[in-house]
Amino acid sequence: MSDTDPKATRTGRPRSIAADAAILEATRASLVDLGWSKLTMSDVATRAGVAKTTLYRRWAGKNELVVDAVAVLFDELELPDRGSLAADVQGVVLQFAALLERPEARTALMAVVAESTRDDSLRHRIRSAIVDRQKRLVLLGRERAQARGELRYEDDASDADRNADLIFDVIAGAVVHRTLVSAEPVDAEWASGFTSLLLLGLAGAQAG
Amino acid sequence: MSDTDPKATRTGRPRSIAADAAILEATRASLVDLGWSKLTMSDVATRAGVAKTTLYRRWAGKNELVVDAVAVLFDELELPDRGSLAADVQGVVLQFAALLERPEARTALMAVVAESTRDDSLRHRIRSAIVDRQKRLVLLGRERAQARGELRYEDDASDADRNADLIFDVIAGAVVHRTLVSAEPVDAEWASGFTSLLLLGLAGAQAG
DNA sequence: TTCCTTACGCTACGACCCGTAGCGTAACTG
DNA sequence: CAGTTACGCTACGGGTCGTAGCGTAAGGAA
Repeated sequence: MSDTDPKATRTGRPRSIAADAAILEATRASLVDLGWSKLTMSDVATRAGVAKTTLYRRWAGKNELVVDAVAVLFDELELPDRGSLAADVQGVVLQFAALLERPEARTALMAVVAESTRDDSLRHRIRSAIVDRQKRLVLLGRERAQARGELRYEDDASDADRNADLIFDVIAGAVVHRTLVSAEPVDAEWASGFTSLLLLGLAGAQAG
Repeated sequence: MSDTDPKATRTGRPRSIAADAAILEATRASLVDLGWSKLTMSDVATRAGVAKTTLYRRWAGKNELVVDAVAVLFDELELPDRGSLAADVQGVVLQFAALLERPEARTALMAVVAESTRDDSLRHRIRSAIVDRQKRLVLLGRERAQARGELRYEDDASDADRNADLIFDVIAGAVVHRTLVSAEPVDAEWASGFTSLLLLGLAGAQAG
């Protein structure tokens, strides 16, 4: 969450955890109302009923604040066992798409990624707060598919890692691109077509 | 380019086309040096040797200006016939990745997309200036693959359209996500793995 | 040429946000 | 109790925004 991580109980007045929650909630509300570019620290402070200085005591700036405010949304993603690899993929695609329908996620995600191209520490923050939390879904889905016999167990560990990263980029990238760049809906039909393509490949999907 | 499109020859002093070029060039230079968030209209005007008011006479704001400044970069993308669908896909992936290596493209692309989530006219501008220019590559690649017999000709026209859009989102999305979100390089090895996945599908790529 | 029209450069302006400093007060610890 | 840290508040210099106003430059039309 905040920048400093007070180890154990320190002396002095403790930070208000209620303020933390109020600030992050206010940040999301401001994202919905104003969007990324018009969101200001002053506005968030006012909404949260907190002094502006308090924000700067906990976050370096707008970028870090928004990452933390949005990160929690991505924890909602789950991967219930739907019985087959195809169903699991389609399920997670629709779930991710639903997340990107939320205006606070839409406007914030790409903006902080854009900022991170010139800010390494922000990039790491995004990775640990958002990206890595999604990647676990890929690993879980693969395990299940392997247990079902739909995918074989990979011999080489580094090959397996590279493959998981690849699949993650393909799934997340396609959904993000469809939603934010092409700006068209990810509905059940699209998810179905995408799943076929991912599982069967270009020629295979055409045949089936 | 600029907002107003003077139909035919009008009376009065004509707009300087040299200024147009200088402004767009200055915008790209400013993107390289300062990045999206720190780029200001004043800075661009100074670099271009132009008054700030001239910028506002031609573009509504930073968003529109940057879209136009970056759009030309995407015209460099080509799709030479490399003899097979796999080679064509791999080629365009590496080409697109090389484009995203350029700092002015990295920092601008995601930023304007983020802004476009709250600005319909900007979204249309991005679509016509950037997105649609890339989509032609997918259509061309499919035609060639069909002529080679690697893909069959689709019966239904709307099916074919949906499929092309899907493939476009998958390719562009994966490359963008790998480059900007995962922040890892798109090298020949990754492009090869991605191409296998796209052509053969999850199970097929594992086998091959 | 002389008018007319539009673009340009320049200056100045109010409005807003940034990020920080300083101060008195509040809360918790030993 | 004293010591330490967080908080709210105010104020500030510095910067950007987008626009208005002015005189001048560069074309077309009479």
